[in-house]
Amino acid sequence: MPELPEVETVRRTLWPHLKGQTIVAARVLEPRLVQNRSTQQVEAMLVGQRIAGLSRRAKYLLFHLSGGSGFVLHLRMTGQLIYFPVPSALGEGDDSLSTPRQERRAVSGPGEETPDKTDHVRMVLHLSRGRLELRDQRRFATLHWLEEARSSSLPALLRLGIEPLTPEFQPERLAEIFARRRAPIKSVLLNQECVAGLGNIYADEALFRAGIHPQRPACRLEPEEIRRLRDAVTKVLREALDHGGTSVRNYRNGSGQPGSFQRRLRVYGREGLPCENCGSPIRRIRLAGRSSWFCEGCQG
DNA sequence: CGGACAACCTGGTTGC
DNA sequence: TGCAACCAGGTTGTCC
Repeated sequence: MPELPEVETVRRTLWPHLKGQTIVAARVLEPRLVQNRSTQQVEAMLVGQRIAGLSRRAKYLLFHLSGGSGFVLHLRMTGQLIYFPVPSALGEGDDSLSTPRQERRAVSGPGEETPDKTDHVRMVLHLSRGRLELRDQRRFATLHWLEEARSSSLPALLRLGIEPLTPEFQPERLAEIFARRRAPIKSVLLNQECVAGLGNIYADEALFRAGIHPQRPACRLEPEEIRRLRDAVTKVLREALDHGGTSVRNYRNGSGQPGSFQRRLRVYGREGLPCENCGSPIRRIRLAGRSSWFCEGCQG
């Protein structure tokens, strides 16, 4: 699900709630979630710690704990991090006290109880004034424990490319990166070692706004096109952030609510619909193993 | 080195 | 209605 705007929205909606709270208990329910420790180790190391900070790098969320350690979460396709203001009773699965909008729909009848398996809860952090749940239908989400909560302590984070929405995100830097790549520009935008934080939605949307065909070899872009692309990426990410991200399917922010940028998508998922700019039908092709939508008229 | 592709999972949709 | 095939916001490992 989440690309940069969604992960950043999760961070922004969670932090006011989590700030300074202490982890009273921790339950890791999905063993595959934790990559570099045992679930029991992680549970034990979390207990008693205060949440001292929450930061983001690309699509990664970095939790800083009072002792100087921390952990990195990646939500992959269907991960959600949702805060519930009311703590659950510890020990057993009585999570029905505060019910987020999304699970109200799912539950039928008056006998609503028990967080059944449709909740896909993979980890619960019980906090002093509430609880934080990691839900993940497809079990792709990952957690890395960090002895020191710096982004340099995880190799995957060190390899990440340039971060959009920072001052270093300049056409000159992009030109250097693109010059070495003969691959289609869409593939390069999706490569996290080149530009970090874009995914399938915003890559397509940025290319449309820049008027660049997704299959153009990156190394053949003109300087003027690179400038347009930089501006388009910046603009579409900012705009999506303003609208709380894009909820095509599973995405929810830290309060369990969807974003609204899906209403402003111009090409993603719009095969056959007329381009809002020139009227020609939006086309879909397969590129780098992913669906890619674009307008032949505007992105010739 | 770069790039295509399968794999990791679950569940919703489509088409026969 | 049933069922198989295909699709989904991401990343990683393997093969060429």
